[in-house]
Amino acid sequence: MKSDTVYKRTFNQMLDLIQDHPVGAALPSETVLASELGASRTTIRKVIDELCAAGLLRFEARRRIVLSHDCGGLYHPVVETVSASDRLEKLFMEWMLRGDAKPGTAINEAEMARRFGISTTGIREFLNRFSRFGLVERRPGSGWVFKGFSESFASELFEIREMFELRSALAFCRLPREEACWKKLGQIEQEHHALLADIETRFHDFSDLDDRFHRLVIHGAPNRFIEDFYDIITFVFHYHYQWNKKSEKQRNRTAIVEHLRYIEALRSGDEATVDAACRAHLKSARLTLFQSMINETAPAGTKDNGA
Amino acid sequence: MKSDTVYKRTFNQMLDLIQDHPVGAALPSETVLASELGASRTTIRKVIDELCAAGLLRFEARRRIVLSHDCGGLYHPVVETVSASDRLEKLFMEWMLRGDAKPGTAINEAEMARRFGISTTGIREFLNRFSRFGLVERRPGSGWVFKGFSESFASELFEIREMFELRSALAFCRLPREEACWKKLGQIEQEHHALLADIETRFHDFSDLDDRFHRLVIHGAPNRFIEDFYDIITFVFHYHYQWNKKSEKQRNRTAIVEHLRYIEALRSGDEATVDAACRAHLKSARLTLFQSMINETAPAGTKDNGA
DNA sequence: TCCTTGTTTTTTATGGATAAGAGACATCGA
DNA sequence: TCGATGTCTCTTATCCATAAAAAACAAGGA
Repeated sequence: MKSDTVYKRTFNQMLDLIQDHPVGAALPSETVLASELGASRTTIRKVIDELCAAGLLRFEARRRIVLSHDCGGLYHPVVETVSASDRLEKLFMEWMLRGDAKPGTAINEAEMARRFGISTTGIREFLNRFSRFGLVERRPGSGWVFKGFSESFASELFEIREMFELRSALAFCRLPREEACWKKLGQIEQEHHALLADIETRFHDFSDLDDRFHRLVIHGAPNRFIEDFYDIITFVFHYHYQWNKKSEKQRNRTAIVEHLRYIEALRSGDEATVDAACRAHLKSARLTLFQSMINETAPAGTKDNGA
Repeated sequence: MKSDTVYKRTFNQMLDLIQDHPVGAALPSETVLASELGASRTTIRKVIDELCAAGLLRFEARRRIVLSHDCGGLYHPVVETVSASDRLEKLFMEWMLRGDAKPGTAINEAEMARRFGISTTGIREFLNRFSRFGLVERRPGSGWVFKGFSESFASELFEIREMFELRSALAFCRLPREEACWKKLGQIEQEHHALLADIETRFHDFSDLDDRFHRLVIHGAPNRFIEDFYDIITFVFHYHYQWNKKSEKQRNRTAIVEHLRYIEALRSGDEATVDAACRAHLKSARLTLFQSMINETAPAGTKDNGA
């Protein structure tokens, strides 16, 4: 049976929304709510019904009037708002990054299902989707092998990343200046300046900006395989640095500065400059990643020597 | 319920095997049979039981004696020997390459399940696995978009292929001559010569050789992402040229000659030569593919102009 | 004539069931 | 002792069921 995580998440969001409105005010129409909260009208209506029953809203003359802000214990626990597959992803990465699994370990679906408390169907789907990240591999015959978040993984990842990014950066700087992406680049550059000025408090915002910057560069000369590959990068960085917060602020500050040089290089239109700035940034990103792997996450056995 | 395709396939293979043995001779042990036919002993035993019941074999004193070659109508139909997922893959590719689906079409799981007569779970698994080929894409929200085997697909594919192969070829020619791969290269070279000599009759054997050659080159400096990507190439070529047999012999002959030059270049160790030979081969492969796309498969509407 | 809301239909997420197939263990004859 | 066969257990492929969500449709009021 499908779980009702969407409902619960939407319910919580709606509680937030109610508190943003003064008592007596009206909430937007169902359609608007649906698109704002990212759910279907069906779900929105269910939530509204529930909230009316709880006495927080009143439905009158096509308007949903806020009756009270008293949402004390109404919030649904956050765990219940994430879908089974997202939960599994998180559990799995946690398990992996904590180093519970040595590279080379065979895992089978049935066992995983037991370990993570998720149906085998769910496990199987997850492994299938996940295998593109190169961290697990289906073994001919049966079962899966766990490849580990190892140094060889990271270095193979970076080798590709460098090829792709260099290619994209050069292609980008050759684009005619009228192209929309130059304008977007300007905006992103502004965001970098803004973030840098405020780095002390807002350094967490960097990873999103980083992602948008690199994706913009890459998208200048679109290639679905390159863009798909960037999903892997995003994913890996997301989890790795979630487990590994050491010197995050400093790390991000450095990266911002490198990005700004990189952007400047792109503007210059000079390919040698672009090449140099891009390489410099990637080299430093790689180094940072490796250092954080060696110092923190990887207990003995998590490092391998390539295959 | 799991289908018994393994059993049926094994049964058919065993019939072949029986006919290879004179009446009165004994088949190998269960263990040996299992490993030779690529199935588990469980399956082998089931097949043997069945064949004994059919009077083709007799089990006496630990030996399986062939009693007769009379396997007339015993073969299971070939369709019943392929697993649901393989069947789906084939159906889907057929549907796609025949041009029944215009690029950009949204497909949903339920509809596909109906169209192909396979459970939605099966469809979903297929789409998940298949999405890495870049021909379908999960749409945020729900459903899938069919991207089409278009020119832009092929050209994006080749762009990556060229990057990867060039990198691998250069890495390969730098490998010390003692490495095992040089020996393997020699063997593969021989196979090329042999095939070329016999091209009139054996030209179908090229695609397998082609695959092994490129994978050998690539594997010289292993990178899981590159090797994974080569799966896509293999897959695409496999299906495309299955639908498109035009001038296959000529095409393969040309490729063999190019490979031989490429191999020679690798041996020379001179990077410029390698670079040139590799590029030449890829350029010609690309051209061939494009021509065959334009001339045969793609009806109007199958070509797009990139996204 | 549109936006809103009420209602119905379709699709998707997720767990469960089950026979097929794989693998592990036990036994036995040379 | 060791490979072969017999037996038992566990895993996987595959379909089905069902509630949740999404989408499509219908009707009503400014």
